Amino acid sequence: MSRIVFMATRTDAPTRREQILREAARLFAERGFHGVGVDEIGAAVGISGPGLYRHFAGKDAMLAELLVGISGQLLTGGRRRVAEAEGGAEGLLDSLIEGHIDFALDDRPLITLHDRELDRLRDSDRKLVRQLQRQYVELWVEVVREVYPELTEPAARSAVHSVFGLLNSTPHLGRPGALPGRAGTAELLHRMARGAFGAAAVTPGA
Amino acid sequence: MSRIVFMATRTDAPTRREQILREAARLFAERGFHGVGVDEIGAAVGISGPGLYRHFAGKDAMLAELLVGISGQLLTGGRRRVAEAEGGAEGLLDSLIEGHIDFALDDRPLITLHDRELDRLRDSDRKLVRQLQRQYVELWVEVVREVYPELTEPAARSAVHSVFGLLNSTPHLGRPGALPGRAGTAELLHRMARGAFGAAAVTPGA
DNA sequence: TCGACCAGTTAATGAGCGTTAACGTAACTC
DNA sequence: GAGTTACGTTAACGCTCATTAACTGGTCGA
Repeated sequence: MSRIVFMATRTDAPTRREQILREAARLFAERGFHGVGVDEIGAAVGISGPGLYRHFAGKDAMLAELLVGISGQLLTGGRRRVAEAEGGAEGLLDSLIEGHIDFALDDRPLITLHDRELDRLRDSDRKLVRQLQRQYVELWVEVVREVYPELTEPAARSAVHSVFGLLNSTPHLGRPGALPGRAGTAELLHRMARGAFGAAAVTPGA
Repeated sequence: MSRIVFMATRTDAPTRREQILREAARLFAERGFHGVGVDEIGAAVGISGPGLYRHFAGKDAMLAELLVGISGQLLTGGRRRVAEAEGGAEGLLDSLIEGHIDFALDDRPLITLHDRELDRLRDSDRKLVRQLQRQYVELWVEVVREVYPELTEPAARSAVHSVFGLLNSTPHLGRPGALPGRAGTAELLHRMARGAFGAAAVTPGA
């Protein structure tokens, strides 16, 4: 199910650091970075506030590691799919969409954080995250333009951002368990994303 | 250009309250509710922190008025379009999309606040905002299902939420002035929204 | 068994910040 | 022209909260 930052699916128990990151992500997503106290994060993993400082330099460091981890994970996953692509660009685009949807559905709190708390980072961290995000976008833009050559580059970039907005809407979709279920939701999102790209490509420059 | 909360386009000068609300919206959107101090909001309108308390009961009250105003404005606009609809459901859906895009493009800070700071509200205010949001969604769902009868109600609701995610992606689109310009962006978003709905309607239940 | 280190604890510190108090001043009313 | 209201100001208060200090118990290699 839910992958932890920085690693793929595993079976061994999560480390304390990972526990903390997971709970912090959940709490930050629920009430915002400033809305959550360190005592609360500590309590969520069974230790008390200052105990966290054995594992992280500070509250900021947790957020930074989360956001850098998310961006890196998205980019890495995207690159892997590009490298492993077998069919043409069509299949690759579907693969990218599928990967992004999996992420959006399995790690909703991280998706929420991703575009909500970026400004709370130190300059250097924020720059790094933005750079990773940019690379991820550019990766998509290339594939999208291969599938839809009519699209100008700015239009393709806008379209990609908008489709991200569409796919990242999962936190607003009724809590998990609601119809039409995970598989159905994934498929619906996938079709909508393709439909949006296809419509964007009709009459390119406007 | 940018409409102020609670009123349509006007020519007379904005009141102090309105100045404050506009600047507060911008600042909240930039750095988050907790990330902005009252002194900063005051400075943005040329008075100093505590001076704000002549106009608002507190910082919370500003956020509440903003969020209630946004939701109300969206709902009111949507209802007006429904009431004024002349052609069939097709044209009405286009009208709704157009209205939402105008809002998303002209009041980006408000769009950002709208789904970012809802949890910072008092219970009663949050309930009110959610109720307004729900009514707005339901209004869309009805129209969408009229245009695409193949869609089940849950699917239509998910689709509407996702399209909102798409349309509300404007804050992520390069700062205003970037290609393809406001008109082009609006048209691109419109086409993508229709494309997404159309694709959602193919193979309904999955 | 003896350090050394890891992972906690509680108590103290200190900054930031929303809010209130106390006070000043123009403008407008009666 | 005295009183009231609208709109500010600066100074002080008090709370929240991240961070640090000081201290403690367990584990483990030599």
